[in-house]
Amino acid sequence: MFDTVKLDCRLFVMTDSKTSSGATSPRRRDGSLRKDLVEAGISILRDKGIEGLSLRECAARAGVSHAAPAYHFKNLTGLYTAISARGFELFSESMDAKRQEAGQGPRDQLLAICEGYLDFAVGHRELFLFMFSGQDMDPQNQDFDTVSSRAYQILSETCAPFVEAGTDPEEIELLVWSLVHGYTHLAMVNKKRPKHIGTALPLLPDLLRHLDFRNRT
Amino acid sequence: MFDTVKLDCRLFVMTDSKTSSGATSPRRRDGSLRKDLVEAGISILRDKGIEGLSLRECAARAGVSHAAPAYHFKNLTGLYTAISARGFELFSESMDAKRQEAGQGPRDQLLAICEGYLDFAVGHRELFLFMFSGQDMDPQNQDFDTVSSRAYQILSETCAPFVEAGTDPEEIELLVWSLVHGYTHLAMVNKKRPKHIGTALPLLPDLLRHLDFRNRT
DNA sequence: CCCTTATCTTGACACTGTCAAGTTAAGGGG
DNA sequence: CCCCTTAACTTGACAGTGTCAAGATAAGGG
Repeated sequence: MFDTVKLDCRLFVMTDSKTSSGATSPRRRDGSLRKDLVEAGISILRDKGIEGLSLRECAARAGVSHAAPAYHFKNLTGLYTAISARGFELFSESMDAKRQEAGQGPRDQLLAICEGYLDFAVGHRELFLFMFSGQDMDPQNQDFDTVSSRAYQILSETCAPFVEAGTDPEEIELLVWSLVHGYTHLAMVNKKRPKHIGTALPLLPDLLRHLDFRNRT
Repeated sequence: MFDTVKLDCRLFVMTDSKTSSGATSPRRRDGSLRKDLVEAGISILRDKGIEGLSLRECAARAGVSHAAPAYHFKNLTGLYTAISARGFELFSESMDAKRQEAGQGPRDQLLAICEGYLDFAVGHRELFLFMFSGQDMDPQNQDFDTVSSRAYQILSETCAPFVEAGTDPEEIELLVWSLVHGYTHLAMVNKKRPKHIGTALPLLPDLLRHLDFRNRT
């Protein structure tokens, strides 16, 4: 019943839109609509999940016509890539924030980025699942490569102290990444098992304690 | 251009359908259409990915009218749940097969189910991603609970020898599951990095060697 | 022979992505 | 001042989608 009112949405957005520039109805020649559309997409993910995410719904929330997003993103894949890229920015920020709060010991730093990893997923469940859904991304979008590399760089830096000299750092990186990603992803997928999650993430540090970084052949 | 021929698909299916019962055009009173629709869905996942999976496409491949699937699955969630359930059957079979080929030592058995885990994902990439996409499943479908519990049971049995007496087995289970799931999922998501995959899965055993199952407080 | 019931089919509606064509306004050149 | 180009959209159309209501069709029982 509420859905039939959706078309009026555009009127509301003009007045209560989060963009501070007042009336956003005229055409903008900064790229601000693009950013608004991405932000709209992220809020749709939060509200209605991946199923509800569409070019037209983003357009409606941003207060523009249904085909406006296609101008900025070309097609659905373009929108997905932009949303994912924004997600990786927030993802890196979450890990960075935890890392800077933590102590300087390598173990503290490692635990910190893992907590940042999990925190981001808990705070943006649908976005996290979307980022790691295996969706095809727009290979043209270089921004996406930049921000996802940034996330990997944080992991790589933090793992470096645990890499024995002369060995491939990727093994330790993949070890840590697999463990924290698997734990986080399973927690996000299994909504039914919130036992481990929300209650101050009790098990993740316990799991990390089982990792032996030595290179025993 | 080929898409416009799609409607004729029904005629072909009647003759070359994989069901052995010859002409499948009359109504069936065994539940065989349901199974055919699930199988069609799995083949769609393989051919066109999650994007291409739809009730109507399943119907077309099974040679029935567009609304036939709704009778068996109620709605899209019902179809998704049935497909996922079938996926978990194949998943368990893959782990079981590897487990029985392997040696009887706990370490061999553990490595075997991990290989089965990865093998299934590699062989059914889109289905694997779909099963762990966090999609809402039909809570009415008890079959889904049964088959997904079976998969967890295999993991649990294989981890049991590594659980120290008096400790919660779930910690070891989650440790192993997180590592193998994270490794596998990341490999499936990052199509760009097939370096670790396809070439006889070199790194997974290496990662498992870094696990220390002792309960060191 | 008729009635019930399971198993679909047909038709409709609102929603979706995508494309083609039109519109609007800002900024530059004359 | 006018006009032209161009960026940033809007409008309209089409095929595909999920879902629902209503109809059809046969097997099996009475």
